[in-house]
Amino acid sequence: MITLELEHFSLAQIAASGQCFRMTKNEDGSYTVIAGDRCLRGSQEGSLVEFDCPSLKELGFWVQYFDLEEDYGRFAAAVDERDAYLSGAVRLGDGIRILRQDLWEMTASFLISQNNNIARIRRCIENLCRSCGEKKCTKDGEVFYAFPQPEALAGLADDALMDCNLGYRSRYLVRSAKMIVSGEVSLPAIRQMNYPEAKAALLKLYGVGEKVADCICLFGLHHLEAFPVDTHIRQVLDREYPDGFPFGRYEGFAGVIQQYIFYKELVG
DNA sequence: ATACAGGTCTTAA
DNA sequence: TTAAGACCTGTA
Repeated sequence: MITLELEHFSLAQIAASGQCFRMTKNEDGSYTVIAGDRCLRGSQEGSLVEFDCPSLKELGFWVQYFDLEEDYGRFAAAVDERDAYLSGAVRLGDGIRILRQDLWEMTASFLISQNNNIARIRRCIENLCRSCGEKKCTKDGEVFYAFPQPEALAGLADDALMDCNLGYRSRYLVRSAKMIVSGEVSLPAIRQMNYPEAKAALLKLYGVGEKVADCICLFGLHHLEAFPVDTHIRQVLDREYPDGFPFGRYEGFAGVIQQYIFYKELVG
């Protein structure tokens, strides 16, 4: 067990912010997060955060995962005080972070997310992991399922994942997995690209459009300038910023601002 | 019953 | 290049 004192960090807000679909609240108020083939339990009282972490090396992974080296105060401080809507959003979601999640996991997860609601997205992903992921065990003996690698999906029939209730997204996921395994779309290469290059490369995947590509860039590649526009964000832009959103003011980290807005629309 | 979820693809003008 | 329609599923 390791205790850290952290500013601008909230497990509850991160869990509710809709970027990580495998983070759940436990009955005792703690949170369990599964990333790739790792599982962590964490709890929080104010700024004191406890991670149930077996080793320093393991802690290192979660430090980068939660982006703890970054000062999110600088993002909040950049917000225009006269912008009442955004100021409110930042106050409300002060503990949000852009997690550094796995590129393939984000690709698959946001393929599933399209035209879908968050509760069902979670179930779909859990079904997928149970069906195709490796069965794992924490040191405490808790069973969980790792996120399946693309190789585990590439050989399936287009409609095989309808059993996981993915619906028509089944073929998006299977075909994209094939393209990745074959090297037609190279994830290692995409990791080396800048934002516009990476987005263009991701758009070649079947089922990946503008919005999903931006989510993958933001959450799977940590390109903070990516600004995914979904139905909620679209409504906010039309309602609160009829004369245009001040992207120039938030150049380089508009995606962080997007998360504050998304969170406000979700919980507020 | 109908609309809506962190949209994208296909097809037709 | 843009615009309608179709699309799995579950909840309100």
